[in-house]
Amino acid sequence: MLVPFTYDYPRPALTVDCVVFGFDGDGLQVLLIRRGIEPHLGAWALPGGFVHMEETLDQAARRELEEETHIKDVFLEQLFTFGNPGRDPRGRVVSVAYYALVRPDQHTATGDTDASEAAWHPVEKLPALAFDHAEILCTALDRLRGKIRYQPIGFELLPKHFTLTQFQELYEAILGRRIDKRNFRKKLLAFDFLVPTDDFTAGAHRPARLYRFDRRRYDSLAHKGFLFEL
Amino acid sequence: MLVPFTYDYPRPALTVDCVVFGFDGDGLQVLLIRRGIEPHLGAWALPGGFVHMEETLDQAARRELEEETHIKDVFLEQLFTFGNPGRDPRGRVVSVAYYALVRPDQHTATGDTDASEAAWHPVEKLPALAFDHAEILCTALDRLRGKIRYQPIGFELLPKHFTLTQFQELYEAILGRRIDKRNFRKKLLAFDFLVPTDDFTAGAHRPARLYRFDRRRYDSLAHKGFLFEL
DNA sequence: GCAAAAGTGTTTATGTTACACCCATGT
DNA sequence: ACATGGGTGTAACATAAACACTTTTGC
Repeated sequence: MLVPFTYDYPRPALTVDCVVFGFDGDGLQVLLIRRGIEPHLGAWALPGGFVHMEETLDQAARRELEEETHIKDVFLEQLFTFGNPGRDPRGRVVSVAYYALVRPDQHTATGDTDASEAAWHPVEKLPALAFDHAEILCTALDRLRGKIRYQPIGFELLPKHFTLTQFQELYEAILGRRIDKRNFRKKLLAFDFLVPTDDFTAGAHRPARLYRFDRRRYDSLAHKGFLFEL
Repeated sequence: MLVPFTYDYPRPALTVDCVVFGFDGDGLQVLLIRRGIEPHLGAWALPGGFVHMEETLDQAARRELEEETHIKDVFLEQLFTFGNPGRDPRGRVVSVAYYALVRPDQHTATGDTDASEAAWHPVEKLPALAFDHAEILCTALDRLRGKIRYQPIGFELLPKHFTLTQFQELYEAILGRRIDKRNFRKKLLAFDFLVPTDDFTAGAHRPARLYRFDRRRYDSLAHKGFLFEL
């Protein structure tokens, strides 16, 4: 049923912006694009764009992410909505920000050439960003640091099969501090939602066992009122 | 600097909605208003309304809250943005939801008469709500339950001066379980940001000491990397 | 003096921290 | 054989949980 709309005042434009996190075994990275249009032409910015009338906000975020970075099928979650007048010189633009976590094998090839449109940047060494995107990125980082401690989202930044050392290095990179190896493993394995596979890493040294995250098991544990916390 | 706008496609309408929590010593309550216009005329709904072009989202939420419920100067925090097409029969309306915590002395007189526009409802016994407001309310409740455990926001639901028993009853009401009195007090006072006043409750039984929350002290402790958790 | 809520410590169990050595592999 | 990262247990310490009685007031 369509009811006539009694409100026909000017409306803000509505966009979505995505903070895309990646982890390459070294440090936490963020995917930025170079703007191809004014305003802020040539500046680094978060991927994002305008919300279409017939799509959900989540759909808009996923669509823009794929259009601008060719990344799809990733963990994506709404972060916060930024709507200060003046955040966009074109006029009133309200942006629903999202953050995404992508596995290494889902990373786009960046090439690191000047011609590339999207490129990974270490969070420790970010360029100046367009609009209020630096603020959005900070908010996303805070959220990630907070959330990773009590929700099993770290797995979204690792390959499907990973070593416990990789997992620990991820936590060290995000939380920004060293963690004791034995205590970390003890606690992690005690949760009982990491299952060892029969595969091992190859390489120069002793092979490390590969584990995978058993989401089904986690969900059933979480449902029984168990608390994950690292 | 104003840059010409290259995007002139249709825009969603943008609203704010507020989930207003109150605590009266018995149970957790939510403030609802009866809709005076279509759609959902006469139904219970969250206070809220359209965002103006020159105000921030926070300002819009505070303005609507005061216009519709005469409540102001309260704790208010952005919750989540709801934007599914179809959530409003009038067309595409995206709503930035907020939640507010109000102290008993800031409560509006509800009167509980049929003529009243706004009324408190216990969260355990809510009426049917307009739009997707039931979903918004659930999201707010989840957030409150989560956040109250590691942020000192409970004080926003109590008078400036309160007894430890009141504080405990608040936690029991929100978390939905009984808490051991001695352990609760021991832990709470050990944090050292509750300061005893010289006042006591009067009444039929042994008077209880009144405490107040020392925000300055909390902030300085929190800044030194201390963690509040109950 | 009795009913009702306020206030208070100790013991036990559980979880967290600190810490050092042997193992398996490639070169 | 050596360099490198993988893998493992225990003891000290700190935090959380369980638990019951005395105090103060109004009536």
